[in-house]
Amino acid sequence: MTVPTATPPTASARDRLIDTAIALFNRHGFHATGVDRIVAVAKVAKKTLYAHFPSKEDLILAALSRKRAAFADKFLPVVLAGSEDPRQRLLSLFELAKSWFADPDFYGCIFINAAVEYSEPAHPINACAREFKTLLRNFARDQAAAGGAADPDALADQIALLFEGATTVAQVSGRPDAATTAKDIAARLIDQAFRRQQTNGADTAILSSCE
Amino acid sequence: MTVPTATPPTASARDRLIDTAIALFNRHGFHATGVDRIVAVAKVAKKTLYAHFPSKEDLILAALSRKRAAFADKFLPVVLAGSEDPRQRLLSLFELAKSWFADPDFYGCIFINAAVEYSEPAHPINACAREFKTLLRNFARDQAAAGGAADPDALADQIALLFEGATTVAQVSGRPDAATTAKDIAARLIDQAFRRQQTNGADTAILSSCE
DNA sequence: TTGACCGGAAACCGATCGGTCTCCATTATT
DNA sequence: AATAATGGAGACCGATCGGTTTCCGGTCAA
Repeated sequence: MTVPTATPPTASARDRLIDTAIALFNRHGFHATGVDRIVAVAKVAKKTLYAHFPSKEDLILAALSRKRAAFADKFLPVVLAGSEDPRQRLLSLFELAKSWFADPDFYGCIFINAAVEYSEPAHPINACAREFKTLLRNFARDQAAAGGAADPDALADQIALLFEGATTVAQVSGRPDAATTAKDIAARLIDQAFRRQQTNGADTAILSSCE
Repeated sequence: MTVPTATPPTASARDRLIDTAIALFNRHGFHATGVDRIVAVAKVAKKTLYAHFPSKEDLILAALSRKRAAFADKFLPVVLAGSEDPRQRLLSLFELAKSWFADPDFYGCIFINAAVEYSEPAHPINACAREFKTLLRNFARDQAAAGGAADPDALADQIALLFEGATTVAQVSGRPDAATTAKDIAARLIDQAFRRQQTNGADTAILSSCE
């Protein structure tokens, strides 16, 4: 007799469902994307979808969870490996955002979009989106602290606000150059926040670090 | 014989429909708000709705149009009447945003939300949202020019980005204090942009104008 | 070869979607 | 008092929603 597998059927169908769902949710939104369309594009039987996910809401949460994992396990490590300098690390966020916004398949941040469509704070999807935003902010705070900012939390709030602003402007107004606008502002704020800690140091470092 | 009125039936039903639609769209979103719910809350017959608006999409456009009119005809004049100083006028945007975000009925900017749910640039609703965003930016540019900024367009882009960022952070992360964060950044950027034009003037003015 | 099991295709469910239509009470005009 | 126009309540339409179920072909072990 076969051992009853704890994980449902095959895993590739599940992966295909999540990937398809992410793409469709990004482009058309959550309410506007029906499960019929998802299974049709993913070439998966409806029964299989409900074998993996109890409901559409669980599929949405799984899609957001995968996006969050990709951000934490792939995106942030790349940023960390790119430079040792906290200032450069923070600025590279906006540099990467520039190419993100320019992608023809850019339809905004899926977490912002999720929070817009599920705006009740108590809703699991809204909570998931809100929780994700703390990831970026915590990263900014860590880098701000590493750079010696007097108030790392304040700088993190500023960086996060600039990032959200750039994303929203790029999406709503169709202006990918918002990434550059935000980066310029961020550079000034970082310099001001870091300068205070190194008043004894050379001011030339601030100029030379401008790319 | 009665004169055939150019405007359909009574106007109060139309007003109630638009006001109800704005409230429901703001709280629950566009796709999630059905016309049945709108007519039920507005206490209007479905037939009356379709006597005033050819389709739900037209009702959405009418709602957005009313919001835009309120912004241009009520909100901006108040800002203009509040002060003669371009700097204060720009900062008052964020001051007003603070109380906006603190409103328990705050569910984000309805134009951002509309652009999120109707993300195709060619869609009339998306175009309407995108067009609105130029109103705020043009206002900022006019004030930047009046204040003597070297590059009014650049400052306007910065102000607009900060405003969008504050709105998004307040909505997604539930942090009304984002208005203050954005205002502080805006104050610095305005000071820097305006200072260049008055290098011969007293630097004390920069300090004294900080509130 | 047989039989248990799996997943895909698709019918099916009640509910709701946007939109149309019928009926009737109210109202204003003649 | 009779008539015509209005707007409200709500039935009704086909389509689609999220979700369940049936059926059937293929796959694997016994």
